[in-house]
Amino acid sequence: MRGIAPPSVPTKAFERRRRAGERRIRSGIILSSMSHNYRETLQLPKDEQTIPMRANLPEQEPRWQAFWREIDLYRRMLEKPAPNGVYILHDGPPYSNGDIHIGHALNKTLKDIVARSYCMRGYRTPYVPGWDNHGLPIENAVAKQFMERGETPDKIALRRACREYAQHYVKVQREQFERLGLVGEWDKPYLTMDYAFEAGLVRIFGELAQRGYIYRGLRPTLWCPTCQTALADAEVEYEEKVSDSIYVAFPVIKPPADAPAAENLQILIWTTTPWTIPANLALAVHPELEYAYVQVDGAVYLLAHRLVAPTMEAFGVRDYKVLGTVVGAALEGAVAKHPLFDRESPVVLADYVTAEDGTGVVHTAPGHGAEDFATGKRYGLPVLCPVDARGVFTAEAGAAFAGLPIAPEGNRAVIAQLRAVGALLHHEPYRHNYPHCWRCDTPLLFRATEQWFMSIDHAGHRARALAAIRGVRWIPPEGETRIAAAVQNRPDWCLSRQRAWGVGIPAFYCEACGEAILTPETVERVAQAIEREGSDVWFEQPADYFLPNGFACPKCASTRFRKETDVLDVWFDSGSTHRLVLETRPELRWPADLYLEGSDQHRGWFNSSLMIAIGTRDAAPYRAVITHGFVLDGEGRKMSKSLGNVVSPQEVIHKYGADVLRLWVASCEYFEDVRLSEEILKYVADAYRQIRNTLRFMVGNLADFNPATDAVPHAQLNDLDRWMLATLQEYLRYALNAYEAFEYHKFYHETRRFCNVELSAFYLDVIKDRLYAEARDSAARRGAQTVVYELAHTLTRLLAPIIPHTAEEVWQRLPVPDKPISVHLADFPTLRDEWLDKGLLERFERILQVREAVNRAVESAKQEKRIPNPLSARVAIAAPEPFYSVLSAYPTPPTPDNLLARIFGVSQAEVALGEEALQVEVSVAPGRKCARCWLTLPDVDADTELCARCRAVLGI
RNA sequence: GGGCGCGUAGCUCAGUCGGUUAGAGCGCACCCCUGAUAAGGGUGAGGUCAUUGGUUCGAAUCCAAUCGCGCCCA
Repeated sequence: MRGIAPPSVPTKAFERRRRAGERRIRSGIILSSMSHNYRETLQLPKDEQTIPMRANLPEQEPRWQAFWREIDLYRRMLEKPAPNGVYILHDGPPYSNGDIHIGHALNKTLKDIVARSYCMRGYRTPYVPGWDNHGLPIENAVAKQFMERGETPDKIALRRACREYAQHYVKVQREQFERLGLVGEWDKPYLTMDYAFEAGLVRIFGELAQRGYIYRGLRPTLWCPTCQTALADAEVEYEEKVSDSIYVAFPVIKPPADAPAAENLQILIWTTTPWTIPANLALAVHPELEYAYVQVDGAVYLLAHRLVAPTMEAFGVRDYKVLGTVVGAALEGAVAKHPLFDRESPVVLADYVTAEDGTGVVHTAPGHGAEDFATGKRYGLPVLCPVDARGVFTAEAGAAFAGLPIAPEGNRAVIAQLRAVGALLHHEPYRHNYPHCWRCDTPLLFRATEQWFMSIDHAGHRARALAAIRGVRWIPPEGETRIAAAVQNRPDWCLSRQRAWGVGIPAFYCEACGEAILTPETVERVAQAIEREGSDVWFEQPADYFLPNGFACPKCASTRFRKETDVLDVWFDSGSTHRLVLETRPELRWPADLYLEGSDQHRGWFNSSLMIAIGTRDAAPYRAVITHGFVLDGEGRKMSKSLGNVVSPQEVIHKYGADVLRLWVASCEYFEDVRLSEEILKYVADAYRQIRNTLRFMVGNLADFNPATDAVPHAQLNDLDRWMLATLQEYLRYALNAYEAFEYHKFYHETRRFCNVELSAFYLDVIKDRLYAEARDSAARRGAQTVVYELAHTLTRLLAPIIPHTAEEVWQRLPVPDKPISVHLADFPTLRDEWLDKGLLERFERILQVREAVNRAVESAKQEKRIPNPLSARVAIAAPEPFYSVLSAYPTPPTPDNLLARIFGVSQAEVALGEEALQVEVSVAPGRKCARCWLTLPDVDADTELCARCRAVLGI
């Protein structure tokens, strides 16, 4: 089965019809007794004059896409008059790695709906898609390919392979995106690996340095002592490992206020990495946790109250006494002494301390842990890291440890020393998950290394960023809380990575004195080289290649330099797109009007972009930011390979078509997480079919209609037609508001309801008599067509941003005077307030209430076998006020132009003033059935079997 | 463990400032039509508004806790 094509298995609808047919044959109803056949005299819609019922989107969509390419639709959209000015939606770059997934489809479809709808609303909407090319995932994938071939590439070879790899997936994804029907600058997308982009990154880095944001500092990174390299989080594998769990007592030299005992007071810590003890600089407690003073023999230990019992049990101590308790916050300012060195270890406060295990006091070594580092920074502690790249203690660790590998010798030595001084209270093996190197499986360590940073607090940067956030429109509004929290809490930005596939940090080091060189001049020279030759040049050429002739170290005057080997964090790449794309393309401008990404980007792209924008332009790079949720399965669970609930956009397009996928996007309240499953897709495909069939019917009935010559002036339309146009205006107002608010799901629901309820089940059904049976050129028929034309013209344009292929298919068949070559070059419909007749709408509300009552009455007459179907019925309505005065305005002759009878779907209808409740009496309509228009009327001629109207139409 | 959200019918969504019996479309069941036809029409049945507790004359709506789910962080 593919597409909306005929199913090999009968559908339920098909089966229902088949059974109904059998019943009719059995009951003999099928024996139609009409002798005359007037079918050919009717103005029936012809299949070849409208769109096919079966869309076959998987095959047809590529044809429309080819058509758009052929006419250069994107260029024409930009050239279309834009009275409302430019609207810049800046594309967040996906990573050029692998096929697109359903999240990409959601994101890009929303962007396409925004771009197309703004264009149709009179904005110029350039859309330049982009890709994020540098970074670890590609480098790792490429390195793996080399490994599998048993090769060890040098940095240049690796980088070249990475570039090729990225280029390949740009092509793959571009095709997949275009298959979704996305319109944009696909021939000239932006790539973060473009030479000009790479050069731009170097210049922005230089700008930030010039403004004082950039500094070098220490930061603990996960380090593999075997590979001797820093590892990214993605390269870490957690495996079970048995470590040494030790409890260590730190003697207090400055007790907290109100301590119940000052003599022999000790603070207890617990750690599973004894080798970090030499780097201890503080003891962290939670400010709100309750701590206890516990007397054991002659000593008093301080630890979390909740952990006293388990800790004493671990020690095998039964005889202890809690002397008192104290809240953690009160401990700040107390000072302990390092058990091995003559060094202070102050008590500090930290939120991440828990009373889950250990003692509730965290041994803090700023050089060996990310949290420890942050705490150390807050308290102004130095970053002590007495471990070298090989994982061997340096002289800083003290004479007793220097030269020992941290494990197992270092651990052993530290434990022995602690025991020797009496600080070790307990030691046992401990099994836990511990980070290991993905490559060589060595247990990792945190080690402080020199890195490049962007200061987030330089020159009030953080405060300015927070102020800028308040000036941005966040949709939905909760997004503001989220990004504000992310910016408020973020640490300085570590910009350097010890990787190959990225843009080199354009710094030089003096070989003689180690001075780091980063001047506007040197940065610009590097940038120019990269602009010419690509970022490889930085790794291919020696330092001299970039430095001016005779350049000397400003500190020691040496003339020998080496280059920085680190590359820029890829978030710096994507965070710079607003500068390097918006400012460099003539059709774009800075800042963007809109960013539209998943809500995870509050901490990602929205954040990194804001940091660079505040740092270099002192303003936010976006005026509004829309976030969407994630795509979950039918049960609201995350999609994952292991759960087997992944839906790929390729599959959906192959089976249903892009327009169905896009309609699903529009159907979702995307500000929250959205769900997708086979069941949901089936329902959306149903919705698509219903909307399509409504359009198909309307187009088919406009085949002989030319609005320029055939349209009936509004004032000459009958009440039903003017009601329809008034209702259309109400729908249109709702639809335009929904678009304005980016609430496409509201548009979807209202459109679906409008098509099914207002059009299919009512108006279009009612006007069939006029469309089919009245004379081709009669005012009655032309009036109905005038309305159908308005309906179709309005709906097609409103639907165009969401189901562009289908809307185009309809557009090409619509008799619009002077119509643009593509629906996407048309303007959205505008409200016609003069058609919004409030009084008429109110009167019809009554009429429609009566219609419901008639339907119920006819239905029960049908059930009671008093009539076979509505068209064989006559209804007599006893209508109390206020119904009567509304209904009685319409004459009810037993002829085809009995408007009420047509509205009620019966052959004849009469109205009388009634009392109390509305009453409907259903009877067999007198007269006989006209063989042409199928109405049962008294004036049907026995010979011709035609009613008077049909005789007149046929000239008989 | 922390931060930000979400939970209304089988599905997708409305539900304003707390105020009648919580709405819609689809789907489903039954029926009609065979001139929108692998279409179209009619009628009808579906809800403990996640759970529990509170505030209130009154709670889907406000508060708290719990459960489930997602994103971000640790």
